[in-house]
Amino acid sequence: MTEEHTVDINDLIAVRMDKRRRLMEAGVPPYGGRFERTHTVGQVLERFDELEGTAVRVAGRLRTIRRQGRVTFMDLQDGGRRIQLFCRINTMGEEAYQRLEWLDIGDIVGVEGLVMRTRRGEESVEVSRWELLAKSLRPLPEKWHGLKDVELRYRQRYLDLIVNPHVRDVFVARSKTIAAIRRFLTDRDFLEVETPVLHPIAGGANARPFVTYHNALDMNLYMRIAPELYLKRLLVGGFDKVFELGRNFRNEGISTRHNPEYTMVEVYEAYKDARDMMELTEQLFAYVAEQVTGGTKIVYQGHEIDLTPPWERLPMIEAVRRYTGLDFHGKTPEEARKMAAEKGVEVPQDASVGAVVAEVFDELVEDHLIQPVFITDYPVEISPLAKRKDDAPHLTDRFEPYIMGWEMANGFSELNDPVDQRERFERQMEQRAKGDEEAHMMDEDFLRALEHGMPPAGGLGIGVDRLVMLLTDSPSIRDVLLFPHMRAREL
RNA sequence: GUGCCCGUGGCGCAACGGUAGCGCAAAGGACUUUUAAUCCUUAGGUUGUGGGUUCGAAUCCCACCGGGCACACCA
Repeated sequence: MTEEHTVDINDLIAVRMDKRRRLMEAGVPPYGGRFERTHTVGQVLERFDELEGTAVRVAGRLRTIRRQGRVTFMDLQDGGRRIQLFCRINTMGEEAYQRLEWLDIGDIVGVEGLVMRTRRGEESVEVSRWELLAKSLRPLPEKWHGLKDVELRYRQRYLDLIVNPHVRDVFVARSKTIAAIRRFLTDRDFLEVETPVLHPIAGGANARPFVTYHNALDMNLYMRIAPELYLKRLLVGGFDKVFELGRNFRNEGISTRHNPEYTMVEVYEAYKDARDMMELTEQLFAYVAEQVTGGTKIVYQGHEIDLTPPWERLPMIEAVRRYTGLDFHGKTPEEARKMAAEKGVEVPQDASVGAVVAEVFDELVEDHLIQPVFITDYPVEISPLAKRKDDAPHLTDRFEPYIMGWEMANGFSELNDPVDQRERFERQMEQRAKGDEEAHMMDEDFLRALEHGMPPAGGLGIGVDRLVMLLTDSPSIRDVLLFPHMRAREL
């Protein structure tokens, strides 16, 4: 910003600074302290009939001021609700009334007065006394059109929250979603645990990690890309039902569906398998949707989506056949690569059948999966932590539920054979050697844990942000993150 | 990272080659039941930054900064 640019806003601030000074001179502290409220604005509105005629003390931010000589109307906003303040000179006295002159839109005030209805029927508080709790020195965005500039909305989310009521609702829904997930799991006797966020080896997912450095230990640490390998160590340790709800960090591109840090819940249950986890998943989604939206049928961007269990189970190879007509059953890698090429899907020269199917699925099938469906039977090459299917060792007992074409979660029967796991890691290391920076790293410490014996278990990871997007009909992940990642910028 | 689009007073918008206008907010005034209050008056912008083309640039061109979307990347 140029200096000229700041002169104007400084003029507006100067006016308010002057009011602040005059308030102080008049003995009105511009930044009050404790204010004992009898009700929130929402409570007054909800219990208006019983409260009418009684005195209340409410507090909040002034959103509008309509001065009309010896009477002034203001709208007080608190908790997303608004009530009108009705100020009359002969109710509050000349001195207090005159001092209203120094109030501005945006100021936070506490008032005392009688609950009443104006002649036009507007629910109001007729103010007898008021105090200033915080003087606002900067102007609020426009009262009617709100704040539209997306960049400002993200960078100054507090303004967005003050002036755009729907935004507040989204974050309340987010909070309810997280609370519902936690309740669903703890009600089923899952133990909530916290595992390290700083990892010596970033494992549990295919992703590029953020690297940081520990001074005292003189070592690099990675921000976790998944808690998976630590949670499985807990299965070894005898915690049969655990979950962790928290942040993962991936050093990758940003999009409407990706933020560098995002919230995930991972769940593990011993002596279960992928089938059980699919049931748990659909039950959890239905429960959360019910808790947050009141039902299991929701509308996302004009699509009606029915989350009511059970959801269809569809092996990946069948999904590919259904949506592309390509049947990869019993094909050789050469044949498979040729089939993909004919559909315009590029695959590496040495791609296995499984890799080809996965690629075709990603390119041509995902977008069709609007209603909830579990895609199952993932190729072993792309599932290094999942158990093989007994009757088809090239496939794993893994699933991903798709909704709106997005991967909403990922789950599988956990691989608990340490010998097979070591071979899978070695395969991943080969991929790394070929330049795949997202391939898994060898984790000897994790293998040692497996060698002690991990009970068979089902595991599940859910992308919480995408779930919130779905439940709040938000088109971008930034709409459900209070402070989405932004490039640094000078004020 | 690539492509397309966007950046005008605090906020929401207009002007799209002729030298910047409106609404809200702000300041002064009138008004004791308004509610996008109303009415009168006033102030506020070298149009993201830096170059260029032109007699003349908010407008056209280039670069940079910031943002959005799509693609890529990515569970």
